[in-house]
Amino acid sequence: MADKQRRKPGETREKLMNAALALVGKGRHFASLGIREVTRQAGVVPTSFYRHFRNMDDLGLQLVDELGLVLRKMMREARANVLQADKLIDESVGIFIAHARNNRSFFMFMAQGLAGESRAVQEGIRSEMRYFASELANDLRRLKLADHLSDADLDMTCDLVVRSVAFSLTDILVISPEDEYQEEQVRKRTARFLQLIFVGAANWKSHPD
Amino acid sequence: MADKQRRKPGETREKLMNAALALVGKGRHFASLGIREVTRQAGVVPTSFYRHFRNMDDLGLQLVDELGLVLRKMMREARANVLQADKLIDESVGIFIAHARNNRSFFMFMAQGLAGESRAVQEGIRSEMRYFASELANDLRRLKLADHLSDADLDMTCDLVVRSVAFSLTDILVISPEDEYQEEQVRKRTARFLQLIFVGAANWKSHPD
DNA sequence: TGTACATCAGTGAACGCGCGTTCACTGATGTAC
DNA sequence: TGTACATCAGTGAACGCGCGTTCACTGATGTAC
Repeated sequence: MADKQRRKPGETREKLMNAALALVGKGRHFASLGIREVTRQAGVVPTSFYRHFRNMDDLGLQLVDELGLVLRKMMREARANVLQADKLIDESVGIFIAHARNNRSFFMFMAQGLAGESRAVQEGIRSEMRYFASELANDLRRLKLADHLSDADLDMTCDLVVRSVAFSLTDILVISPEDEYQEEQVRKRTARFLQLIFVGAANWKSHPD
Repeated sequence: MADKQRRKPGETREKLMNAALALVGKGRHFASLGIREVTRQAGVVPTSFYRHFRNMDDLGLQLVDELGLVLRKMMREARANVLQADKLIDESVGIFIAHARNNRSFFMFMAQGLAGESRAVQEGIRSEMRYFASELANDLRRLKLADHLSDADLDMTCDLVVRSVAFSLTDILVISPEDEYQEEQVRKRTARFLQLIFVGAANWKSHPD
């Protein structure tokens, strides 16, 4: 009955990270969260915080690591589901939107972190995006979808794709999670952005000068 | 000598807004700023704050309005300087980067606000971006550069352009203001993004189905 | 297998400090007649 | 033009509260022999 002692290793740590995410999900900005606020939300005594994190920035950094796992899971799912090249864009965008809905707080944290207070978190998220873009480039190469592009141009294209999708986050996250019509609008618009980019890539002449 | 009374109308208000911007420029996130902190930075007594703003959100909203002025000034300059269509992209990106450097704090505030805590600030910035995109569309129409595109497709293209440029903010703002080499890299990359988008637009078939 | 001890992850009390906000004030500026 | 008064934008003192952080503690778990 008395929950004084530890249950399993890492349980409180997880509770604290989830508490921070929950507050972000409620519309708070990560940079404005306090230690006492997070521990309160986690149902844990303030001093517990220091058993797991040095400060809020530290917690943020560890959230970035977990964000990486979410993104990789998403990428795996996309690879498993996108079988035909002609459905590639619509399917991928659909999977992205679905993940953004199911991990709303995580993606909010990501959107916030890109222009956040902690340089380290900022760098961490940018690095996740770079990784994502390079994996996308590998996939396109493997599927022989971009043979006429130089490596640098393919990388640039994928970078732009990832950025455009990431920017769509700010669209998704302002609409209410239940508003399926608006969500569909964002899905369509994002897909058209990517189509436009790929039309550009298809007609791009590498090393034109 | 005793600076007890008002100098000119709005002077303290301006000081407070500049103080908030200065703190943002130093790397702080707007959402984490406090009233006492801002007034301290402004060299003003805390109670003065309430003479001009109801709270920090209110100050944020008024900053968005000023941001709008900065953006419009930038647009005017771009229109005056971009005389040949073939230089349009490079010139415009150059002007944007120059403004981002000269108004670093403002653009940082903008980048932060897109995923910020205040819904109203968020909406304000999104609305500035929409306005910018629609003005860009008008310009392209006027210059007869996109006659084969439907209005909706041109709007979409301009939307993507504005988003891509806005995302570049996160690139500029992480590099140090003196690092001209890195800045040049961002400039080049942003220009290539736009070229890719315009190649896409040039080969886009409106209403393909 | 049992025992002794170190480590770990939780606890509550306490600290000093900075926060947002209120209040009553003051003197300069603007306005009516 | 002068006078009386309202308004405006500044001031300093004061409030109660929540903050981050420290400390000494406790009992469960892991480890050595």
